[in-house]
Amino acid sequence: MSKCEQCIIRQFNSLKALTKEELVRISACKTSKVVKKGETIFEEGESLKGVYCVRDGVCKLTKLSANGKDQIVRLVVKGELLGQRSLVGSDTTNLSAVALKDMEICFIPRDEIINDLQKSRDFSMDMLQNMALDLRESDNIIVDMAQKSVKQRMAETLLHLQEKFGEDNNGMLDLVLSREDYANLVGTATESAIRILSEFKREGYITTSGKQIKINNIEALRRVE
Amino acid sequence: MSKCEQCIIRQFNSLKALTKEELVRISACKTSKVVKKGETIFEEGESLKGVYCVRDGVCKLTKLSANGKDQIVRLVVKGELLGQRSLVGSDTTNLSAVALKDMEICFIPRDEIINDLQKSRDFSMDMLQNMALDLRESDNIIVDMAQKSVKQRMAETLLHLQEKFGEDNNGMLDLVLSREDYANLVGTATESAIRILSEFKREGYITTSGKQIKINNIEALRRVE
DNA sequence: ATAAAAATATGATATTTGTCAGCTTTTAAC
DNA sequence: GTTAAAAGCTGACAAATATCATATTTTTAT
Repeated sequence: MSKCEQCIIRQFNSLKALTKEELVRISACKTSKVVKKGETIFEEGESLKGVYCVRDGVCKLTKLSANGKDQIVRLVVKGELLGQRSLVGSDTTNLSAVALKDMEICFIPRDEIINDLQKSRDFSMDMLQNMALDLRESDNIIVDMAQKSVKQRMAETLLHLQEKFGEDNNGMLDLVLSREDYANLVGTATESAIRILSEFKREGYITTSGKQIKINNIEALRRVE
Repeated sequence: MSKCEQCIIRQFNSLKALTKEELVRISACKTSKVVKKGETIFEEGESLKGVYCVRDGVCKLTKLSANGKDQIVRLVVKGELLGQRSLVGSDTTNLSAVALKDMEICFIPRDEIINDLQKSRDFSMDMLQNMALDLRESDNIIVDMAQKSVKQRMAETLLHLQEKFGEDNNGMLDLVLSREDYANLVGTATESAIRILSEFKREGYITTSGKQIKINNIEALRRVE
């Protein structure tokens, strides 16, 4: 099993703030796991016993709403920590995590890392900064959800994904989502999501090939109202 | 000017984690201010130079959306800290703060408290916990905005305000908001907010007297779809 | 006290979005 | 490769919500 203190991934999250000694100790108690696309990492209501470090892949954090639809609240990508809040409070998690690509994740038990959080100033400051950013991001999403049209949200979602995941060799968005996932990200009915993507296609803003999407006209998407 | 170390308000926020010595020092550099209802404390895009401790009153945190409407993202009440994130990052604030009642607030300069944040484990842990709770709350709001009807959101808003602010002697909700503020909380047009409140009134769920609202039927509001 | 301004209220209508039904394409299983 | 299941797509319609117009009430300024 690979060693945390040699793992390059930690540079991308709060674990970078830990010393070599702390990492060695964590490395000894962590467990690695492969999660296949579509598999669930944890479920809303579970009490998390630690935090995951995402070595590879992407997952969605979703919450089931009263009408039976999942809303995707955030995407967690390679390099990021998953379930950070379990280190802070003792509440059960309010979100489910489901892999969108095959993933490789390391699980660090709460008990092993909680002391580092409390003792390492750098570590806790970094977590604080991440949470502040997440919070800012969430505020923005709330405003968008409340004030923008579904079409606008879809356009922004595409641009956002393009920025976060980039393109593959063929210029396709380097994250493949089902239409249902798009709907759950945007907060609309699946049919509406499909309709809007079809419209963007008709207008030439995007091209699709199966589930894959290529963005052709960023400016036009930015102008969508 | 009153002294932080004797101020009962600090019990309600992260400042409770500071020692008497730290509080004495902060007390020496803080400034108190009275803010009248409707006045702005800070504006979206400003760079905050510190954090406010709310001694009395309530304010709304809003963000202007592209269509020119303000969305209310959160309410900050007596006892809470305002602008916490300014302590963490160096970004400008993404929200505006406007008083909903006359307020009494204390301003603590960033430079004076930032060391405490980095040195006091209890203080930073408490901030971390608060942010984690805010984040959970924000996630819930995102889901509600995306998946629930305007009527449902209005019903929940009323229940939420009732819980957070309670009632006055006459059983009226102890926070007076304009119809526009209700609309901006719920994320809808002012006319729609008014219409729905009228409907709730017609159904007997609430009674109104000018801007004041009294909740008569909690169960019915919970059942709204 | 009065006039002007702002907030509240409501109807009519347009627009957006959701729902349901049915059809086609893609994917997965055997 | 064939078949069943799932996902994608589209049209028709219904429901929710926004917008515009206008009336009424309340608040504010003088």
